[in-house]
Amino acid sequence: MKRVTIGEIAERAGVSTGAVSYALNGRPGVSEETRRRILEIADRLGWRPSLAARSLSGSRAHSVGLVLARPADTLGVEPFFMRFIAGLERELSGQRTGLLLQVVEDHAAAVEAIRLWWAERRVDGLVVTDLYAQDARLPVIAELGVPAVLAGRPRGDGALGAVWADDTAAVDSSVDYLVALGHRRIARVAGLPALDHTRVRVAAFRAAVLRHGLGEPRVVETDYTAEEGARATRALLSRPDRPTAILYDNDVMAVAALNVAQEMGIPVPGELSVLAGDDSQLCVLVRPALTALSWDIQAYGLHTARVLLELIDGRPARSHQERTPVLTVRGSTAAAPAG
Amino acid sequence: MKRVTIGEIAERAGVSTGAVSYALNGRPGVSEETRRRILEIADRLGWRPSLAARSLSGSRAHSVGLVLARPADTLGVEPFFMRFIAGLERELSGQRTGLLLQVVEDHAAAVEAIRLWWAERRVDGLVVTDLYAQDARLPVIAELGVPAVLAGRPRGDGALGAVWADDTAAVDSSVDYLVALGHRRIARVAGLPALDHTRVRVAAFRAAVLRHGLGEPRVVETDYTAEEGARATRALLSRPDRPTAILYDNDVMAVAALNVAQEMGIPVPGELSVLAGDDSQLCVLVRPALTALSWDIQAYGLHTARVLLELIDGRPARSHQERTPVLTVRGSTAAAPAG
DNA sequence: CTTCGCGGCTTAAGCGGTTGAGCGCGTTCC
DNA sequence: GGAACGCGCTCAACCGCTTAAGCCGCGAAG
Repeated sequence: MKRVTIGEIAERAGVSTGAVSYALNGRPGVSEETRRRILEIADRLGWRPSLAARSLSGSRAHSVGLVLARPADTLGVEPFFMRFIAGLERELSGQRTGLLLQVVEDHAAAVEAIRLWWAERRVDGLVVTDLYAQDARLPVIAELGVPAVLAGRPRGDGALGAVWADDTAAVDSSVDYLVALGHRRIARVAGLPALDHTRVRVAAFRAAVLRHGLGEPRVVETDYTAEEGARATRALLSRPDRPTAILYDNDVMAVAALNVAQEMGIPVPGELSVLAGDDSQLCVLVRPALTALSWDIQAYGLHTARVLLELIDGRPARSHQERTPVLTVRGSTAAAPAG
Repeated sequence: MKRVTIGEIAERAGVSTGAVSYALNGRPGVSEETRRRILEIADRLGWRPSLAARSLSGSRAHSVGLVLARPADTLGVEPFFMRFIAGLERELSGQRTGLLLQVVEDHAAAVEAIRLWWAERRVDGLVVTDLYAQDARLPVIAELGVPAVLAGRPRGDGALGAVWADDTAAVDSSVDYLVALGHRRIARVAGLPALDHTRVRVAAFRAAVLRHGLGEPRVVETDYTAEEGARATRALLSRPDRPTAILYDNDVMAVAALNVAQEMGIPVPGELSVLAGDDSQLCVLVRPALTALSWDIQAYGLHTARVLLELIDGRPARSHQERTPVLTVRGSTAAAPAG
């Protein structure tokens, strides 16, 4: 219950608290012999610096914040975040930095949380995910001067770090693959149109379709939920010139699509190839297993944390590119049906 | 960039910082008129208390910790945690309390994290999930005297809070339902045997099976992964007197079971009824949709946070029971096959 | 008319660290 | 031999807030 303070260490070592502080922080000002003695005592007593005291004088909170702005229901299904967080953690805990989490419904609440955290000096920096094309959080972050790293494409004046994957190349490779399989009518079921990466992927898809001369690109926008994924799929498959392949922006919608195809009597992959945009265990749990774009989300989190810590440390904002997601082919894609 | 401190407020209000402190904290010691004036100034200046300073004198960190001790891979699939966290958050943010998250691989690392957090005074209390029958964290929590609440059945000397659901009743109702459908050979694919709630559910299952006179209860233990779920299912279905109904401890394994049944040519629910132990969106994403035990996980999180905050506040440790999970019947269960 | 009590405020000591200034002492340099 | 220097340490201020103790003036009680 009683805390060990540097005062106690100082007493036992027969020096002042200042000396102890220098010794424990590896700064010059004490002899090697004294330092060793102090470290030994600190270790024996199990001393740990009081975060509050350290923050108060050092003005560092030793925590970073992650605000997840999504309806709780959609968060649950996405296996993405847990892996991402695990990755963040991996880097942060090594640097003795805590991760403060906030789950809110929308960006207005996120902005509130950011302001509060920063005002209270609860965090030293932020991880920003689910970037919108018009994002209410960015002006606030700029205004406050909070170190932040975007889990997404670089943005703004370079004050923020960024870690992202090349979605364009990933979409390209998907379309190329489907075209090689003989598909000519390829559609895309996209996620939230407000999201930055949705736009990038849609643009990439359009460009790829046009490049292959497949006519007017067909894209349906959704909110990422299974319901909308099913609705979009139903709409696409009800047309006389229905697509023979559909790309989905996440795996939940791709799974929903499997059910719609079944309900409409359209065999997968015989008459319809389904391609999921995220690869999670969900993809291998369903039948047919889903071909998906897969990448290392934990590494994504780890690198994000690393860039943020550097930024907090005063080093320049880096922009790190992850390895491009690669297509993991499973049972949901096949050659286009003849005719 | 420059912080507003109570010193500044005091200056403008023409009083001492002490008076400001009393006023802002709603404590007696200042006149109503002065209080109003101070509050007005604080508001105008956008003052927020420095967490560090407050923690240092008040010795409260205004955060609680959640250590998730699971391999990152299994965390991702479980939609449970995100909803649970969202529930925690709902209560915590109202009380201006932060949630510190740590994702570690095992209990040894969890114990380390707990010790560190407590030593640094980073948290005021802990939420403990995934309780083991023999849990290495509990002695440490007791030793340190950390306020903590168990997301699980009450344990120990009553110093800890607990929030749990009546798993026994839930398992009972599942078995009763299957028996009513005419099933006589019912098996259970359980989760990690080390987990407390696994034991409770297995015990409940055994008792229910014996109560109905269904012979020796058949239980297979797993680690909750899809792979082991599939393996267990395969083993059960390969026996000459294979079960006509299987209860799974989570939904991931139940989904895996669906695939195994398909691969073995056993129709679900025609010859095999499948019942999932957790209800998440996964259950409605697959075909047939899974009958599952469902309950309000967000409420679970919310109540857990509430009990913890009370405990931190010095009020007695409460033990709160959630509503018993109820069976949501979908397409994976049906009357037992004739003969 | 003194004494007491009390509301309303100030003072100052902490909380547990960090950090610049200062000080005594042995070396080195001219 | 005295000045200059650097090492190893102490001192004390400070970070922003809380809070026990004290003080002052005023009305009520004795």
